[in-house]
Amino acid sequence: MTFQALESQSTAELLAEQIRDAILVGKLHPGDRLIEQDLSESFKTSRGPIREAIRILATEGLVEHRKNRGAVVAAPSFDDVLEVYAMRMSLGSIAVTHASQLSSESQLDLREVSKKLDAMRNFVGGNPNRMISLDLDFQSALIARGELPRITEMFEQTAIDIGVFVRFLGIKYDDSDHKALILRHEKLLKAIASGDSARAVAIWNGHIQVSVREFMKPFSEIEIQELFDRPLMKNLFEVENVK
Amino acid sequence: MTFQALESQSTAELLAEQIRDAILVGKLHPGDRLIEQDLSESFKTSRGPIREAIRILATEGLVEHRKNRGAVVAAPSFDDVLEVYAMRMSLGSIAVTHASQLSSESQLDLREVSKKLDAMRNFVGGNPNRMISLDLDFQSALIARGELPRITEMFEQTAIDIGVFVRFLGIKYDDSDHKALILRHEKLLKAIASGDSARAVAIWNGHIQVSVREFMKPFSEIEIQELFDRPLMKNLFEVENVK
DNA sequence: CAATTGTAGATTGTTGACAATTTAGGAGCA
DNA sequence: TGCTCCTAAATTGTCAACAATCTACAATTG
Repeated sequence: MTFQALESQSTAELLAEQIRDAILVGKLHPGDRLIEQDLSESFKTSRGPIREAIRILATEGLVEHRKNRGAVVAAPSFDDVLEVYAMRMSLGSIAVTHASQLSSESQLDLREVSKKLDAMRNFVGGNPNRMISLDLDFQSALIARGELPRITEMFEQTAIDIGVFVRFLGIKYDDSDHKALILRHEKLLKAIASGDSARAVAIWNGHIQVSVREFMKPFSEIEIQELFDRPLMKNLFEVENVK
Repeated sequence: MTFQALESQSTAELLAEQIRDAILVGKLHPGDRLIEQDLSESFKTSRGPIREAIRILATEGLVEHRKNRGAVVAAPSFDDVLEVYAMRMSLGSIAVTHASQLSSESQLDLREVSKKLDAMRNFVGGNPNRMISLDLDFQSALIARGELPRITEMFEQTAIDIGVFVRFLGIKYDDSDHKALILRHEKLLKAIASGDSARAVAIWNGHIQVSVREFMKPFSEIEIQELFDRPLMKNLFEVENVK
C-alpha cells in the first residue's frame, strides 16, 4: 500500500493563494495597496509570512512592489492580453508538439486531461466564468503532458494573468460557445493521441484565436477594426490554424 | 532637466545577485546547501534579507527550496538545455517579429543594442566565456526592443539558465566562431531595421541552432547522433533558418 | 544483526520590537 | 496665492530571540 506524500504548502503559499483569489474574485481592485500590517492582522499571522506571500504575488505580476513603498494591485491593459496570448500560442505549440511526439513513443497518458474535459462536458450551459476556469484547467493539464517543466510553469503563469484579464474585462463564453469549445478540444486530443503534431498545433492555434476574440466582445465594431491593425494582433491571426 | 530616479536595489536583491554570481562562477556547486545562518554571517546581515534572496533565486530556478529543509543549488541536465533553447527560439521569434514591425512604424531605437554589438566586436579573440556573456547581453537587449515586458522578463530568465548550463557543461566559443557570430548579428540587425521580420526570424533561429551546437561540443560523435533522435532536438533544427 | 524507536543538534519558520524611509499636510515666506 | 521646508504619521526594512521541524545517529528491541 502506497500513500501520496501530502507535502503541505507553506504558510506563505497559503496566504498568497488567498490574496490571489481575493484579487481574482474582485475583493481587491487594481491600484489597491497591500499593507503588511493590515493583512497580518486579517490573517492572524505575523508580517514575515505576509511579506513572502506578497513577494510571490509580485513575481506572478499580480502586484507591483516598489522599495519602501509597498505593493499595489496591478492593472492590465489590452496589450497585455495580446502579449499573454502570443506567449500561450507559442509555448503551447512547443508543448503540444512534444506531447504528440511522446504519444508516438507511447509515453503519453492523457487520462487526467480527459477528466478535465469531462468536467467541461458536465458543465455545458453553466456559469460562463466557471467554464473559462475549467477551460484554463484543461489547457494547463494538457500542456503539462508535454513534460517540459519550465514551459509548463511559464504557461501556468499566463493562466494566472488570464484570470486577472477575465476579471477586469468581464469576459464570458456564452452557452452556444460551450459546445464548439468542447468539440475543438476533442479534435485536439485526437490529433495528439494519433501523433499528428502539425494538426494538433493548428487546432491549438485556432483555439487561441477564438480565445482572443472572446476578449474583444466588450469592444465596438470600430474598436475591433483598430485592434486588428496592431502588429501583435496580426501575428496572432496569421498563423496556420484549424477553426 | 529630468533625471532617472536611481531606484537602488533592495538588500535582498543585492544579496541574490552575489549568491547568483557565486553559483555562476562556480564557488557554489550543484547540491551545495544554502544555510541561512551561515550566509547571514558571511554577509553581515540578518536572516530576513537572506531568506528573501533565497526565495528570489528559487523562483529563478537556481536553487531548489523544500519546506523546512532549506535550499540547495540545482543541477541542470541536457534536456534542460534543449527546453530552454526551445523557449528562447520561440519567445525570441515573437519579440524579433514585433521589433521589426515597430521598425516599420519607426518606433524602434537600436542604439543600445548596437552598443552591445560593439562590445562584442572589441572582444573578438578574448576570453571565450566572457564572449558568451556579451552575446547573452546583446540578445537580451535586442529582445527588450520588442517592447513586450512579459516576454522580455521570461527571456531574461532563460539567460540566467544558460549561465548555469555554460558553467556546468564547460562551453566555450572559440576564436573563429567570434567573427561568424558577429556577422550573423549584423545581418540580424539589418533585417530588423529594414522591417523584414521573416528574414530576421530566420536568422534568429539559425543563431539558436548554432548556440545549441555549442553545447554539444563536449559530447562524442555517437552521443551527438543520439541527441538528434530526441524530438525536442529535431523540432529545434526543423524550423526555417538562415545559417 | 536488522529493524525500529528515541533523542540531541542543526536548521528553518514565526514573531514582535525597533530602525529607516516615505508620504501628506501644515507653517513660514516671498 | 504659490512655493519651499519641516515635522508627524504611516509604512516598510531589519533584526534577534524563540518555536517548530527535520536529520543523523545512538539506543533498544526482537
